[in-house]
Order: sequence, then C-alpha cells, then structure tokens
Amino acid sequence: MKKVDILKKLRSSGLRPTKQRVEIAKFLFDRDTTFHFTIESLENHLTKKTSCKFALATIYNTIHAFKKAGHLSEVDVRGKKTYFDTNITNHHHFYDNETSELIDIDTSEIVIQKIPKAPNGKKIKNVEVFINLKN
Amino acid sequence: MKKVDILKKLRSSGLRPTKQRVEIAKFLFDRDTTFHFTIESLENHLTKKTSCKFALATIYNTIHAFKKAGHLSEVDVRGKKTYFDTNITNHHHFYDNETSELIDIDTSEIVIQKIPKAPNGKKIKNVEVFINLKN
DNA sequence: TTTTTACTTTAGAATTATTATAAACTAGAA
DNA sequence: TTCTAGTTTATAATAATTCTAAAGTAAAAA
Repeated sequence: MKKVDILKKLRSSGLRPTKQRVEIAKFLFDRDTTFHFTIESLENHLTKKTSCKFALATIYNTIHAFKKAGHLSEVDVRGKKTYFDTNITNHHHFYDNETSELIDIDTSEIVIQKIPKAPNGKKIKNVEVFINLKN
Repeated sequence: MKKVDILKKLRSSGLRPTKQRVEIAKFLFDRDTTFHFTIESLENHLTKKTSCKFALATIYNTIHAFKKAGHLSEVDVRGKKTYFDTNITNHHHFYDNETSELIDIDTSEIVIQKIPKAPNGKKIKNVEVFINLKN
C-alpha cells in the first residue's frame, strides 16, 4: 500500500494523518498477509521497526480509531489481552494455545450443514468458528 | 443435587467442603439448566441468596478450583470479564451482545460438513462455534 | 503566510478485573 | 483435645486498559 493510499485511507475515515497514525497504518496495512496482534506486541514491533516515538495511549487510541473506521477487527481469544486482526472480512480462526498464535481460516474452508434457529425475537448476526489446536 | 452429593463432589475433587465452597457448589450445581456467570454476577447472586459471607478472593479461588476439578468450563467472550459455564460437555454458544447473555447450543444442533486440516505438526483439540445475535 | 481552532499526542493518574500475600481460621487426622 | 495442613480473608500488588488535562500540530480561516 503506497503512502498516498495510506493518507487517503486515514483522511476518508476522518482521521488526520499524523506522524504516529501514518507509521502505524504503514506497519499494519502495507503487507500481503493478515496480521494478528495485541497492543503490546504492536508496541514492540513499532519501537523496533520505526524511528517514531509512540505513547502507549496513542497506540490504544489509534487502534481503536482504526477499528471504529472498519480497518481492523477484534478477535475473541481467551485471556486478558485483546487481539486485533487486519483481516476485516468474515472469517474463522485456528488458535494455537501453546504459542498464542492465531491463523486465519477463509469462510470457504468451513461449511456448516446444520445450524439452530436464533432464539425468539433475535437474528443471527454472524457465526464464528474457533478451532483450538494442540501438538 | 442433594447436599450429600455436593459434599461427595467436593471431597472427590480433593476439596474440603468448607461453608463457602458448599454454598457456592449448591448455588451452581443444584439446578436443572446450565448457568453462565462472571465472578461479579456470581457474587451478586451469592450475597442475595445466601446468608454466608464471601470474600471476593474466595469466590475467585473456589471457581478456579471447581474449574480445575472439571466442574466448570470457561467461555471465550469478547470483553474484560471471564465467563464460566456449568455445562462442561462439549457444546457451542449463542451470544447476545445487547444483553451480554450466553445460551448453550448442543453439539447435535450444529453439523459441520467441511473443516480445514490442522497446520503442520498440530492437531485439532476442539471446535467452538460462537453465534452472535442481533435484534 | 500568519493566526486560529479543533483535533492529537503525551505522561501520568485512575480504573477494572484478577492474582498474590500473609495472618487468622477451620476441617479432619492423630 | 491437639495438631496440622488446607482455607478464608482483607488488603496489597499486578496487568491491561481508559481517562485527564496540558502541550503539540494539522488544516481551516483570515
């Protein structure tokens, strides 16, 4: 993703392209494959890979802004930390509890034949499949 | 579940049947349907329904002991609090984001036709299906 | 361009859920 | 009964996250 596109992405979401936001956006969106991270792991990567300084609160602010703008999704993983995903399409996950690693599964890889009706007055918003791994 | 059985359940798990443990076990296991709770909601119920006093730490200790003994399971729900479930069989969940309510789904209610192979060197431990609800 | 204004970043304090600690308590064995 | 190891408890500590208010900055207005 070119710098111009990064700027466009931010502006079109109503986010001023500040130095920090541009660096975080470049780091997250300028890649070929999906990236899963926690705020802590992202902070480590940013301090290693960029020369820019980031207050922890800025990383939280930015990630929440990106999520709100629909550029990131959140993944339910047991544990204290929140996981984010650059893959914002509807999809599923493998989770390796040994390494705390998430792996995306495309919706086409899982076919559900039978599913219960939603309870009275409710509708199904989406279906998430989580496959826990072991060695 | 009779009091005798509660005591048996505790003893057979290597847990001394203290006043607090017995009260919590009676509250959790003496019912017909599955119960979902957080430590906070459990504390509220206990103070309302029993005359016994509970330090918050005791509730945490007891719930973890019950979980370790296999009498409770933990459910992955987005958010800060940990959810527990008296249903320890393999099963799935509806989750109503409006009310933060979990509803059990029996494994027989969901049939998966196609599922991807586990990544190299890994095996599938279990598959959890999470159906998010909306109004 | 300069000025202004509203949005951002920042360091540090506050909050929330959970876990650790160490002293007082208690169930069950001796 | 007495003893001992397991428990409970209040409180402190920790960890992830959010809040706050002052200082900084992008972009609009003059």
